[in-house]
Amino acid sequence: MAKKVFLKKGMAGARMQEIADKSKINKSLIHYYFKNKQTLYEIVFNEVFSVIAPQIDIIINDDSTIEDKIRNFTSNYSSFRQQHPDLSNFVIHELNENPDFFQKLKSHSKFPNITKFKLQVDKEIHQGKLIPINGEQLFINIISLNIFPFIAEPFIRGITNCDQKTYKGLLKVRRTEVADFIINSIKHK
Amino acid sequence: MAKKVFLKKGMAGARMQEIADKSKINKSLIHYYFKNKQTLYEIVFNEVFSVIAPQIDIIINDDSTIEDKIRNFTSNYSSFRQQHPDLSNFVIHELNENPDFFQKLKSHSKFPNITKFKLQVDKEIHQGKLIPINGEQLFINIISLNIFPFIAEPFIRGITNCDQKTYKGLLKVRRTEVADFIINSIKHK
DNA sequence: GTCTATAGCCAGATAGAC
DNA sequence: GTCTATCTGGCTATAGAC
Repeated sequence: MAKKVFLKKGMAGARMQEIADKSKINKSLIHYYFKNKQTLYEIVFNEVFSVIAPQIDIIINDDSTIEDKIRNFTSNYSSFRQQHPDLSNFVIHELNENPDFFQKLKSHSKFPNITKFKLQVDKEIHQGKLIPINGEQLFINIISLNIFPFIAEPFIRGITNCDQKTYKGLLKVRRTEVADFIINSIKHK
Repeated sequence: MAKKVFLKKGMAGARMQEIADKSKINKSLIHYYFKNKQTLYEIVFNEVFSVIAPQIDIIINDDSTIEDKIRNFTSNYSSFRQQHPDLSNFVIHELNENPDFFQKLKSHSKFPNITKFKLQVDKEIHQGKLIPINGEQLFINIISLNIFPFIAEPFIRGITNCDQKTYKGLLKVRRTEVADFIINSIKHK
């Protein structure tokens, strides 16, 4: 249950007492098993990253076309998000607090690598399937359009003056429309 | 200087002592002037929001075409971001911690309202300038593509394996390319 | 291994002299 | 208004009995 607490509150906001309570064990036992809060936190972070990494990998390392990768990622991320609502917020926020943290993850077995994706983009441009676009930029566009509406939900809901239910409706529509939006932009006219 | 500290550390991480030191006044004087941390925080939050709001307003309430609004917002936000690097991260993160906070801001004089933007989108669709698209969705796309690459910089840099300098280069290119990307998607073929 | 009690620290807030 | 000193509470971490 440490995971649950860290996801919700982050490193700074998480309380060892709350982790103990939710886990129904004594607080000092956590220290007995994990030495200290930092160690426990890093274990949780790694575990969380192991769940995120394969999601990014979908867009990178299967054999489908770029167009299908975009459609798959858009719909997959949306379902993934329903099952793990706090996950991306946690990773993005904690990495901002601790930017060098990614160094420790580089050795992670499932660490995503976008080289293959970039090569495929170049290839499909050469084949005339796509208009010229930089692979990294396309990658950034894809994750921006998919992730931001979730991690900035209160912000966007405030500005668009949406109640929770209406916003859920908007997000549902995006499950297909975001992919269309991207593909529309990178296909030849 | 309270603003500086809150922007960098957030409500949870900010220390009254640090605010006092940076402001070169005694810690107890802060309490004398502002009663407590929460009050000071809310003042800062309002002030920060007053700086953000006009940025969003550009995209909504001037007389230019949708296409120009997209180009203006993309280049404006990028410059704005250079001057206030912590601002959006702060607002988005703090609103996530405290989602009902936006209620208090609704009465804010500069609170953005996207009604006019939506009407204009509908009008330009009717005039055949744009393909059919929902105004809210377009708005979400615009801010996602512009804001996310900044607030998730450590995350994206990790995955794309970019050093800081290379990433700055990618962001610079986006100053024009993001607008092209969006417009390309919503124009008739 | 599991618990209770508490050390030790740090932060926000206040009392009270000047 | 401005300061020093201190209270109060909350948190991580550990000592030590069982």
